[in-house]
Amino acid sequence: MLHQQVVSPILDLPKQPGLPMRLSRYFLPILREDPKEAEIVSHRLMLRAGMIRQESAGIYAWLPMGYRVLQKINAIVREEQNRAGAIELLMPVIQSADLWRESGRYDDFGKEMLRICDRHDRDMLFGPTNEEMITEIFRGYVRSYKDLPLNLYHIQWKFRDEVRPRFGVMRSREFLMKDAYSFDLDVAGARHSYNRMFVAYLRTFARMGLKAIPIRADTGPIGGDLSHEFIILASTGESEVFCHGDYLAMEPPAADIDFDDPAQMQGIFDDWTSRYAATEEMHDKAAFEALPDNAKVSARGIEVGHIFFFGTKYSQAMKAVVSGPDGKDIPVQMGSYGIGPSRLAAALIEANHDESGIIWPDAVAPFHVGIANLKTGDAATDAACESLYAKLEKAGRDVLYDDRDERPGAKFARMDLIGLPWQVIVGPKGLAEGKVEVKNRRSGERELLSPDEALNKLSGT
RNA sequence: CGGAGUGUAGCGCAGUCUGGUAGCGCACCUGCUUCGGGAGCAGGGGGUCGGAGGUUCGAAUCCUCUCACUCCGACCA
Repeated sequence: MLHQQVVSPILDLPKQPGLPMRLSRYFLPILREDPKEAEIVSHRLMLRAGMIRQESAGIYAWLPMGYRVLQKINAIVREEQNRAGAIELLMPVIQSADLWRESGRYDDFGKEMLRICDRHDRDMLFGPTNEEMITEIFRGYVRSYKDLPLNLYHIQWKFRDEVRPRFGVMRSREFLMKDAYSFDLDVAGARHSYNRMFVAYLRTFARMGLKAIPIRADTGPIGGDLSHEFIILASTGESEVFCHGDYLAMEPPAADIDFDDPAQMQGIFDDWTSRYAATEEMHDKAAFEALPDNAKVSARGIEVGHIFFFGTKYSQAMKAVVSGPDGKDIPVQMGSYGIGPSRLAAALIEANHDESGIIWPDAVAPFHVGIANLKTGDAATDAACESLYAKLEKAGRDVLYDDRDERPGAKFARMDLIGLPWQVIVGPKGLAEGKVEVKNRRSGERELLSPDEALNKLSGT
């Protein structure tokens, strides 16, 4: 029996040694017809491509294909958080009501908070966010200004009892969130922490192939003074966005920037916030109209990240203080920074699809390459596929091998639907001439190459 | 939370008005023929019709209650 390593979305996706990912032995329950309840394209495609299954209103199981995407997203989020100096931990899903009474949010949150009672009649809740808990952890250990700055994050399931969940995992009740929390001695330090996360977010979304536009936002129930939403443009987005066209051409900050350099971070922040960008609620028609005509972009957008600086809102209420250089207690300056990986999975599809299905950007694709064996059982095609599979895996590519005994048409349609970036089509006709066909899912371009050439092209150098 | 709907096989649906013992397409299983863009023929398996009560000789169908889900609006990572 093959023991697959159990991996939670909170952990890295390790390279799993084991049997090849043969479709005949995999679990990829695709749907041929559109499920009637799915209104938007990402929801439809996630159901059809066997990524998710609805278990209750706004609650989904992540099937293997969807789970892989989620893990790829998490890996990028995690890398960029770490790069920016944030430190990963893991807080529980279930929280005590007392913690929320301290901050005063137990009542504020209202019906959106799922409340439960344990056997001892203690009030508990399913965490919608973790400001209270992280503040409680912080104050339990940190006493001195010398231990600042500090930025802690986790990737954990959250629950918000939405009045009307919809659009699949785009607006679900249970959702995965990366939430980071920064602690600083003073406002200037906190501002730097905010900028670091701002820059990390620019890089995170860019790495997934998304154009994310930072938009100054309302602070809402989290509270505070400064806040930005990161919105990606997609025709099926929920909200209307107005912005300067420059944003579509801007390059994300490079990997080798110095996150510890306040001036550099502030410079990037200034650059990315100097142009007009607003959602419907904050839209300033006059300012937008003043832009040159060719710079006016109005489009639909999906919020995939939201960052807040809220000062001492929680540290004061919950007495998270450190001793300053003068020995006096100072409430710490805090910020929080959220990204929704589960929503991102859907947003990525909204931004990357066509009539045939999903078109995964390489960085988040569940598999990089799909090998379609057009004639299983034929010694030559079987051998060519096995060989390609082994070599691509060795080259570090994630490969899905379609070894099912089906007609070519069905295989093509399924490959297009699940949207792997590259398809290698191996059939007797091509092999007779020593060729396989390499197809790029996005461009539709096909090339006849020898297996070695195909291997070279797809090895990712 | 207001409004509108829908629950019949894994998925998509018909049957409900007008009660008579459940059907179609896809999927699945078997066989043969096929095989480079979702094959054809033949055969086969699978449903206590969301649940509970009631009316009736008889209920998927009529009545009452209930549960779940979806859509539109207000609200939101």
